[in-house]
Amino acid sequence: MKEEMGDKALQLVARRFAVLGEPMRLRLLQDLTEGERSVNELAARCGGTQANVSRHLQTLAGEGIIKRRREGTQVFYSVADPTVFDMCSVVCGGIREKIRKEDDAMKSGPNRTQQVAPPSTTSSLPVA
Amino acid sequence: MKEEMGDKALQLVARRFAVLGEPMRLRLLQDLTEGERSVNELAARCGGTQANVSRHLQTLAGEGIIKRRREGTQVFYSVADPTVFDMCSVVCGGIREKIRKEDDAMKSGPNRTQQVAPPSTTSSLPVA
DNA sequence: CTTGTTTATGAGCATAAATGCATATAGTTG
DNA sequence: CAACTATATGCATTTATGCTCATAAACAAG
Repeated sequence: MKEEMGDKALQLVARRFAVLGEPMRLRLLQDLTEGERSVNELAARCGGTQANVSRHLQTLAGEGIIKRRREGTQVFYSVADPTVFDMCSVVCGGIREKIRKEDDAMKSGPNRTQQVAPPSTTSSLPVA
Repeated sequence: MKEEMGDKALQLVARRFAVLGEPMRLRLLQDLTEGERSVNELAARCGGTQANVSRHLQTLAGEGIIKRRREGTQVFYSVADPTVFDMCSVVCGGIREKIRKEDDAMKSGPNRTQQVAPPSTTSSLPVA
């Protein structure tokens, strides 16, 4: 009984990770940190077709990560679960570690200059 | 130039999320919280074939999340990047939120007893 | 009611990922 | 070297995911 619960919880967690495991979805989330946006806005700013963006938004909304707000013919999406930012922070920390290690391992000697993009971007989602 | 960097970083982050977006891999990680284990041990404990488990372990190792240690004919894996636990903690928080909301929405009235599995399990990976 | 605009969705395709089976590889022991 | 154990990998199959195109559905305006 506890195992079944564990399996279900595991699937939920995996599902959430998987939903975040998509560049376009991360991009959308990144853009949504600046406030709510309509589907077309997001499509234009993130560089995707309207259909595709709509689908990704549905996926994110299905996980409760973002929420819909209808206004006339357009639908505005906004971040509903701010914990995603924490997750991205943690991930970025790990990523930096990984890259640092790879750097050390690969070219063990030559130019040890870090070229990993100093995290000096604006958004509170420290991805780009 | 900044966008390319951003895109690459985005892909890295997405990749990491995707790697964690697999029930079996989470299960393996969960088991690895108790210490290093051999492939067969993990296969037995997590309920998977040796081949499949080996592949998942490679995937995790490729991301630098776990590391290999050879000892004789067997290979022991162990957690290399403890930040995954932080991530899981955060995810679990979000998940609980999500479930709570779904609970509230679905049966808005009847028994409002929480049946989401009290998180009272042992592992420091608060999944099951 | 018709037209235009915005968003959602169904169908089909392409690709990636997971799984199982068999087998190769590495290492130990006799 | 042969036999045995443990792990990794190539191959085929199945399943899942993302993308595009066309179109439906919801809504506003004329």
